Amino acid sequence: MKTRTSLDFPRPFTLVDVVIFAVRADRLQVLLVRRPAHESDPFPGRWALPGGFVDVARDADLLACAQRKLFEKTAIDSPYLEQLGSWGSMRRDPRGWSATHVYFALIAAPDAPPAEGGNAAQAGWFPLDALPGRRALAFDHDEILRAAIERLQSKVEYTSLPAFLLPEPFTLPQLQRIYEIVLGRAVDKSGFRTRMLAMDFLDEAGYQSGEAKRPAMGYRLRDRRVPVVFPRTFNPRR
Amino acid sequence: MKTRTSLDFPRPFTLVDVVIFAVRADRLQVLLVRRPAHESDPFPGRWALPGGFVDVARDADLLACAQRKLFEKTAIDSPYLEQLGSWGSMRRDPRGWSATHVYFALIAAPDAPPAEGGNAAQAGWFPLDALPGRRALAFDHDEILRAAIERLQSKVEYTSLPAFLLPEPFTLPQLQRIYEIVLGRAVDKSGFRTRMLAMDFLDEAGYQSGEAKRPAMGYRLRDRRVPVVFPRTFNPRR
DNA sequence: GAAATAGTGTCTGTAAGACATTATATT
DNA sequence: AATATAATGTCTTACAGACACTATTTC
Repeated sequence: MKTRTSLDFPRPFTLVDVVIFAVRADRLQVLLVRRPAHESDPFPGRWALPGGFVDVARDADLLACAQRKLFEKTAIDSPYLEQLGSWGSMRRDPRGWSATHVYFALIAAPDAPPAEGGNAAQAGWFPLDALPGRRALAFDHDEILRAAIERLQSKVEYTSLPAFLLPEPFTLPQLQRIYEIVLGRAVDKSGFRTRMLAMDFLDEAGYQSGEAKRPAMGYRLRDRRVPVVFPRTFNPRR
Repeated sequence: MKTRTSLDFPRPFTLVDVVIFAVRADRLQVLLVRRPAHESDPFPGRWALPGGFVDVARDADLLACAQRKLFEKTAIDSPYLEQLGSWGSMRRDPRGWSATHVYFALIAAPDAPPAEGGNAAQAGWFPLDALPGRRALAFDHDEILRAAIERLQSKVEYTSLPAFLLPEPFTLPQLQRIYEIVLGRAVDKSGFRTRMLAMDFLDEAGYQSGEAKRPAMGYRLRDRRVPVVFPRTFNPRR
């Protein structure tokens, strides 16, 4: 390959998609949007991850683009957002070579359904155990969603990620419940508490009444930008 | 944002860059290439990560593109390759909005310097503790390289990644040495051996003579595609 | 005071870290 | 036989998991 002196060669499409997780009704759920129904669009009427083309005029960088798309769908402006990866090939989009940069968002569960106001597209929350069937999502979004779930579940084993799925302040019993939901198994209370408090990433925020009989201590994250990494995974039992 | 019916809008450049690590002369090193010297090119003469534009005609997908660029520089065709992340913004390249998909390669140390035959660009191995100074690399490659080093060092704490830095078959003392080089600290032999063998990802490949006084058992990776994840990090001491 | 949930204490098994010891090759 | 390195064994300590127990609230 010699140096390309000219920039006049075909460019792939550049997109950003966002996998948005929340725990609602005691289940881990993901936000999907419906593709427009026009037959001229690819995958008309199919469910897809929220996202779309990078707008070179509006988006300063990929993260800003992801934040914009997330805000358009959820009206949430400061979620936990991390890069999941990118998917690009000549075949994933019938319109041509395209590459999407995928982000991964954890938000505190909104009680209301997603705001369908601003954006015309229909949106909905789907529990992970009740997703639209196999190969049901548009593009390669099935594969991307699988990767996102895998990443989330594996990181939950050894990080404080689930804390981002709760509104602050939250109690340790609440946080433990989130861990159990995402991990899909019970977690020992004593060990859980010791572990969380030993990592020293929570600030006390006063007792929280009302939730249960006895009030529990509320906590806030000391640093909402980054999760804490534990030195061991949960239940190394194999 | 309404649905874009036309595809006639500006597209960012799409690139793939590869961070290639090897252990040479008992040090972790990274492969860099020199940018062309023409003043018309961005960052002329500066060191950069190997990579470049996706070729929509030749590259079926991002991984294939990364493999092609890696092969062009090292003539190695089956390294360990994983996605590191992507960097995209309107400002990282003076030629316009661009996004690069960055891969992360671990290869067994070539004794010879990188093949400069096929490709005209000058290439060189740089020990991580003797990199060209701060903000010396082209584009945002300083930042990308930092992220790659961070990822490597953190994964080494709890995965079998360093095994990809050795040619097969390798012995446990050799593997331990690689861990120590990448981690930058000593590792206890007994614990190391127990841990590696307990994870059951190595196949015996006969005793290896010549390396030292007493021959050591040689091993091959049972699965060269994926590293093994340990249930704990090394030295949880804090 | 009964019930429910928050929070703590105790015991045990496992495994890592430190370091001593044994084993097997080369010279 | 001396030496160097491979491989294993022993001891201690830390900590997760299991589970019992105590504490504090509401009704």
